[in-house]
Amino acid sequence: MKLASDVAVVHGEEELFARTAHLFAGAEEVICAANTLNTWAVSRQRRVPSGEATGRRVRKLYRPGVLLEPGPAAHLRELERLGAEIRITPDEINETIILDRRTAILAGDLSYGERSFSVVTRPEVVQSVLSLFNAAWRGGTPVSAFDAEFAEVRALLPRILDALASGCKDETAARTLGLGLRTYRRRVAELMSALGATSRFQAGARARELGLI
Amino acid sequence: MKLASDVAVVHGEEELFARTAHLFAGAEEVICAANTLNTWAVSRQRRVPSGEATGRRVRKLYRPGVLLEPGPAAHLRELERLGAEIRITPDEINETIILDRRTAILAGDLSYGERSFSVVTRPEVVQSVLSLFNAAWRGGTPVSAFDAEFAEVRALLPRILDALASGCKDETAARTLGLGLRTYRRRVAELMSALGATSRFQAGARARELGLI
DNA sequence: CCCCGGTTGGCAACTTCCTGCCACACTGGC
DNA sequence: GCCAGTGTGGCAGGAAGTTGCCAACCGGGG
Repeated sequence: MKLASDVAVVHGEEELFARTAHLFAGAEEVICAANTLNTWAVSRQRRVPSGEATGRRVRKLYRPGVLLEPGPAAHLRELERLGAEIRITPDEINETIILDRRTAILAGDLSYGERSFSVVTRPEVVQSVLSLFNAAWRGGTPVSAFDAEFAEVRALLPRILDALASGCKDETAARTLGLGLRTYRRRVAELMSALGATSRFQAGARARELGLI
Repeated sequence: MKLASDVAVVHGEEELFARTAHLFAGAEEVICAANTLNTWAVSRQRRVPSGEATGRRVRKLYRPGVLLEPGPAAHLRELERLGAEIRITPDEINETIILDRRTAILAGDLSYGERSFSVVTRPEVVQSVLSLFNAAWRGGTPVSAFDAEFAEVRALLPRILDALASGCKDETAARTLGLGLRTYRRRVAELMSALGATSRFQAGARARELGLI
């Protein structure tokens, strides 16, 4: 990776971390968008324990899915306690980091088993990415509000998931759970929204992916 | 576990193996029904390498799902080469082993993280289980035939799975894959049948479970 | 008591999905 | 060429799922 270039590509999180650690360490504004907490394992492991509360502004935007697992949800609350702003968006987002409005790190496809990252310093591009992020950010919900809203949903979730995973039809599932058909389907819709899924197949895959089944 | 009893319950595969290894070793007829190859890891690991070809009759009945992964599919072919009869059934089957028509081992629920097994020696019960197995067996398809049938389906599978997992609707997916809507749905139906799923949510979960996505 | 916000569940219109049926095209054997 | 078998895709009817709407129900304040 040449730092002199406007756009550089690195392969794998290791290399990304090796090349950009100093940027993370010195950054006064950190912006991060991701679908899961796993994606930016690099940044997560090393930065959080150290001084998060040094006055710098940290904004993170996630998909609702992260709140469905206890671990990540707790992690997010911890981050928030340390001063980070965390929001949730139902829209699909490409994984992105923006540092000090000067450097953008964009996750690319998986190639040869490793994810590639584009490190962009060209101002116009960074500005463009930043504006897109801000748009998504405005559309997001603060995690605290979102979390509260989902607290009770999570209580019913396991049973809904069981019903869905058993492959029975809504009619049966609703009766089994002692719910009206309409209400059951409302729950399923909420669940799918939480999983960011647009079809039941996708929802099933996501649920399994998150270990909810 | 008391061997004097007609029905005994053991917890976990370890205990099951410890208590029934001698039965497996001496059995002249082994019948096995399972949904996945993982369930009877016990019997799989120890018995296969040794003398499978000692003239005893081995019949195994699986769900179509096992053929979707290269590893298990190869394992089944190896078993067949050693003289075992293997069939595939689309029906849901409770995991069952029958040894010499005298002992039935029935898998139960998961409790405390371990699966429980009922070891039954009561003749009437074993006979009943055996008859049920035979019915299912007759309805099954020899794995060789089934395997051939699925060879080409497997070629299209990844793309179908991608389409499904992306959450787009059938119309879009079919066009993307260059298929007619009807054909695409046929493929999805075949896939769901292969996964033993009755709803798309379930199919998604299974697919993810098998690592196909 | 009434009013209010919130939840529920039935109804209905709509979309998506599922499947049987059939025509069509292709292929290999006669 | 003919024929049987196979795969494809359109069509139609039905099943399942999705969503908005609304009446009914509940548990606080006023």
